[in-house]
Amino acid sequence: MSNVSETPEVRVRFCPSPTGTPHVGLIRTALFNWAFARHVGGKVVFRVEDTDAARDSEESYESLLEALRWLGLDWDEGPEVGGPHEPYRQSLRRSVHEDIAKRLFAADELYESFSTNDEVEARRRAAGQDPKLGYDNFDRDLTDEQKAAFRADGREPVLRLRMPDSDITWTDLVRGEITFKAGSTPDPVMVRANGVPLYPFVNPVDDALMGITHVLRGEDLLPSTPRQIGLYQALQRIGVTGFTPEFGHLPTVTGDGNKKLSKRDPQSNLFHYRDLGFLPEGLLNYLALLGWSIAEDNDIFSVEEMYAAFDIAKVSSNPARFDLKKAEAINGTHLRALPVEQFTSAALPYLAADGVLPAEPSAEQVAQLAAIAPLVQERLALLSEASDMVRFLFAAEESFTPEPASAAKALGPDAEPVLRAAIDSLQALDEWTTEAIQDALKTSLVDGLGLKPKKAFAPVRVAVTGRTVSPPLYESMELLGKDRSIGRLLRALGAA
RNA sequence: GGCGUGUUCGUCCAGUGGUCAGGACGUCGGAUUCUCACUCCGGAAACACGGGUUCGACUCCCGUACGCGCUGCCA
Repeated sequence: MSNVSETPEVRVRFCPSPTGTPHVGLIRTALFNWAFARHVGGKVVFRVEDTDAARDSEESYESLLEALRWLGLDWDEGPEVGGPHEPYRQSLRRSVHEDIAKRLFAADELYESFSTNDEVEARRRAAGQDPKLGYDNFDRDLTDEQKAAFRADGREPVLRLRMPDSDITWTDLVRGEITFKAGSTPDPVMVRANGVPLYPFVNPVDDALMGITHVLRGEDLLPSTPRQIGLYQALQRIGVTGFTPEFGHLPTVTGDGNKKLSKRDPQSNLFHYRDLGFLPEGLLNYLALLGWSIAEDNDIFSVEEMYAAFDIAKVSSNPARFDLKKAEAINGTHLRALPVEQFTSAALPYLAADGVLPAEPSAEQVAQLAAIAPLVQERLALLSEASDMVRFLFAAEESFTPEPASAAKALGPDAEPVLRAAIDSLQALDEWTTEAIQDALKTSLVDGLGLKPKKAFAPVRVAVTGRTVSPPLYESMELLGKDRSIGRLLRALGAA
């Protein structure tokens, strides 16, 4: 304990492998790592574990970067920003790994193992044991003669880690003390016979080399921690690192069942939520709630507030189910809290994607959008819902048709006198304002025809906006303009 | 099978020996209202089970049940 005075800076890492699209569980892990580091002013290392040639892809790598950028989760070292431990793409670190493996082998921390799976299984059975117990450490003390005999047979050895013969215990940052009994983890393969180092080797080695102090990862990795610690101890003995990091195992994010949200499940795709119209801050807020809470009586917070308050020790150890409804509600409150200009520009790409507006709207369209934005902002939970709300405003008159379901509800034969009266009173207006429209409609329909407001306005609403659900009617009509509004009423009348 | 881990309203999170067990989403009812939404008010809704320890357990211990994860020369 001579070095106690030096308090190493906190360094966490986010080390996904680029297979498929970014998973919300993965992002939750990234978020917690990020918040943990930011809370204490530590560093975030982003390392890409692209050593599975069969499954990794460049597109997937790009989408990982895109996902983190979209969410605003930044990193201090890694792709595109560099850092003192380059390279940060694991596939480029092969020679480093081979060198460490060589040193570990020279120190007898790694040993040559020739056993085939069949042989291991046969020995387990012969001993009356369950073959599922795995490797039996048979090759630990092979003599040179035995090894030579295997080689003479044409067999090439894998390299296995000599696991410690003692219990392995650590204090998990989220779960407390965890112990695995000595002998419960068979000596794991670290390097293939063909010389390719494997994930269980390369991941801890890179963590050690990069000075990672805290490993926060999914609960599914918990059973692999003993071999990780075993490797770390060996690495310390040969002087590659001076310490073993702290571990914290985050609860699983589950889907509708209580099983881990599958990579295949569309619900697990981060971009699915962006497409639905989640705001980065809304999604992040919800993700933060999966295993953590900022306070007993508050669920709504910004990323800044999150990392300011984040405490890994307060993370729950229960699996958390992804609840879309709650996520939407959280997003809705972030959406409503946005300054209207920001809401408008956030909604624009969705409107363009739905063909409601061109990608480059005209000045007039921009003005119209700005005018209606405050009316729709408070009735959305997701940006993708904006299209149906405002489509009527931007639709060309020739192509405008009320939605069939809404028309069936409100534009039946009963609607005829209502529409007629509405048209008459509106045509008489010389001033086209919300107030004037409201007065005209109220006097002609409610007072004049003696209808209940609900009955009176439904046909007008559907005729003008095309839907039974719309932004406020009078304001909508004012924005639409007198000619277009009355034109739509006339056409509805013709169809009624 | 073995090892590990988990178990508070339908869901997520609080609660760390004495609370009418709290909040949020959802749900139900109501108010407001031109629809929807927002907002507001109110209701229903949980400590897996069994033993201990204790004057007293949701809280501590043990066991059972059930869930989940891992058990690869994938990552």
